[in-house]
Amino acid sequence: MGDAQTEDEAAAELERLAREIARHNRLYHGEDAPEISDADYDALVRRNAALERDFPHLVREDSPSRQVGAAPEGPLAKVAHALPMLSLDNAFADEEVAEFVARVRRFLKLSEDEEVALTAEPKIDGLSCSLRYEKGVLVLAATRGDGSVGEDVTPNARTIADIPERLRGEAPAVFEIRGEVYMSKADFAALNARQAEAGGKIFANPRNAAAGSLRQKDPAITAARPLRFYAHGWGEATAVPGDTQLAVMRSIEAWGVPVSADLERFTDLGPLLAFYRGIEAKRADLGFDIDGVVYKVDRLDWQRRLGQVARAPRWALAHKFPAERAETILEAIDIQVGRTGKLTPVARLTPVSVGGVTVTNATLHNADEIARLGVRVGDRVLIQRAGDVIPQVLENLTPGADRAPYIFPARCPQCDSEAVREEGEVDIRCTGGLICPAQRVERLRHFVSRHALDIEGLGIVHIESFFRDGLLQSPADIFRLTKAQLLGRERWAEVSAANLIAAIDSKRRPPLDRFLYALGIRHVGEVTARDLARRYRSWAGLEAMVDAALAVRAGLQPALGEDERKFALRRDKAVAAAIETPNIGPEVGNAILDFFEETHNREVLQDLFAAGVAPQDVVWETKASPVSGKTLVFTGSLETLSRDEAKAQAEKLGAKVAGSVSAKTDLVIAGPGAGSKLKKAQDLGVAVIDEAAWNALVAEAG
DNA sequence: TCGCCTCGAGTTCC
DNA sequence: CTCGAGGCGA
Repeated sequence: MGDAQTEDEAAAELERLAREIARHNRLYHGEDAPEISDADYDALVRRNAALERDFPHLVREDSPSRQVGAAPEGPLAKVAHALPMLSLDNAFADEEVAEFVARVRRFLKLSEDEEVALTAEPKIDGLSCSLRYEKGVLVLAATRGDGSVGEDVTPNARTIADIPERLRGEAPAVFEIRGEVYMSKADFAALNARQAEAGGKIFANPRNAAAGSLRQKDPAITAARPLRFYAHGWGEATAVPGDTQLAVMRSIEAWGVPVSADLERFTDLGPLLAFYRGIEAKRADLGFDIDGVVYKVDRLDWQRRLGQVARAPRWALAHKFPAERAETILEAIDIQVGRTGKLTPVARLTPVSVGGVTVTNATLHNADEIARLGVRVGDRVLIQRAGDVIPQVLENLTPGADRAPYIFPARCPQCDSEAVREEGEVDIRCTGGLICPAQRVERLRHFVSRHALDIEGLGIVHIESFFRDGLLQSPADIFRLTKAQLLGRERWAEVSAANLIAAIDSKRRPPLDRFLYALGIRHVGEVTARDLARRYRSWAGLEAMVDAALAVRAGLQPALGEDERKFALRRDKAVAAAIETPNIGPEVGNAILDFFEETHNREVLQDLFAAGVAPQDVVWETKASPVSGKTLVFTGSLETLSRDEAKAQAEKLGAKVAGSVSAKTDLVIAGPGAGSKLKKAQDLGVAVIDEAAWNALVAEAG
């Protein structure tokens, strides 16, 4: 581009710059994934300004100079799912499928002659979506999101031919159809050809194309994309048309919503696995990508009893096809530093296509893994995408080659602190703690992450840049950020700054469990944070317990003649007892106390409170039942129920299930053969009922 | 003490 | 998603 250009050329370039800069703004602010460096971006902005100076009459309505750092293209609206959208447990080997059936039998305590019927259907590789029909009319379409909260894509879903506006025939008052939005292989190829011609985005595979097409702000774009849908299940429903999976799916089909053409029902493992092999054999000939076969327990009453574990139902299994593999060269091994200081070696690979995406990185986990694989830089390696997502190095194809062995660094590459491997641990950690910039940044990132405080618009790019400039050092600094500070920075304008400040403000009163999780206490993840929040309800309650437990721990002294190991055991028991929370034992308990013992951490907390952060007491939405909020203990053998099922029932009714009887126990359910726990309950005067009484209670409450 | 199950913490690519 | 490891029942 020369300076002596014609007006036509200048106009064309200004138009191009407007588009380019708008795109980079969007990438930077909206998606947190800039493609170009700040310097390159500035060059574009400067070029635009220079042209506008030379040709003032050509300044465009949508000129970047009028709106640098413009509002990000707003995200799609969030919607909470009435019932969470679960993921599925995976299996690869036939034995795992057999084990799944065995597990179902065990859980339900089925007798040998009762058969477990399973439905089977191919698992299409698409994007999970929930369609809510009220009185047979489509009112809401939402993506899966994190399972609890998805994105509202209703206008887009309405443009998909497979998704009817009204269900045919009689439909319940409320029925949420769940299924998969996908794109056929042929449509995907045609779309990419069109995109290439128009200079648009090329998609890596049909699933990405489907996801990108559905999550559009402008439904007209979605309408132009050849999306399809098929149903594989349902969510909230005021009535369910049938008492088996198969019957309900047939009803959904009768309502005019496509279901898989290959949906079948099996009662024996042999034919079921033959079905899987059959689908695998015709995989390449199918018009769409599939990544396995899904099995579901056919009887709905059994599905209900089986319930779910964490995020997956116990009554369904995805039998995946073997992952695709590829060979490539290990070009380098880099070391990443995580929030806990863990040094993770990452393999940098010559880019290679595996199952539709280009892989350039793969984790090597730790030093042991590198040794096990025997890999050295320069080796040819076999990689696969585990579960078709995460790339992993499987094997060194050139072992023993004459190359320098990889030497794991003895110091942190980020802060040069010593890196040590603790007794009995696999991981090597940077000892720099908060001196280490990598650890500080990672901790900040964890603090604002989706399952922690969930501050939108504060991604890793911004955290790193704020951290570099000293704007953000500790979590409390986030809550002291001002709009003026942001406006003083490159590429922050009124709207984007106001958005971020508003996002931060909206998280000043986080629920106690999220706040606890955000602190990043070792061993305290989402579930443990929730256990603690549920047990102590308020920050004050938790802190009181911690202080008491710290005092107990500090006050313990080895008894005369007691060896170190015995003392440690006694101390650990005391710690677990003081924390008084199910699933928290010595290891986690000590980690929690260690966190609070550290003066610096107390300061960080005080600082947060001073900055106006106030964790909210957790109000557990306990369904009204005789046992909600109570602590139960099951003991002895149960006859109609397995322990897992009993526990699941209790939790559904808002009760906690503990392992041993204490003064905190409200109710003991004792089966035959109950021993010491039953005796203790009687000694403490805790109420005791038998299994029949428990079943009656569950039936009444349910 | 063993074995099972669940959780935590790390990871990729778009 | 996978791995290692913590917690708990048997």
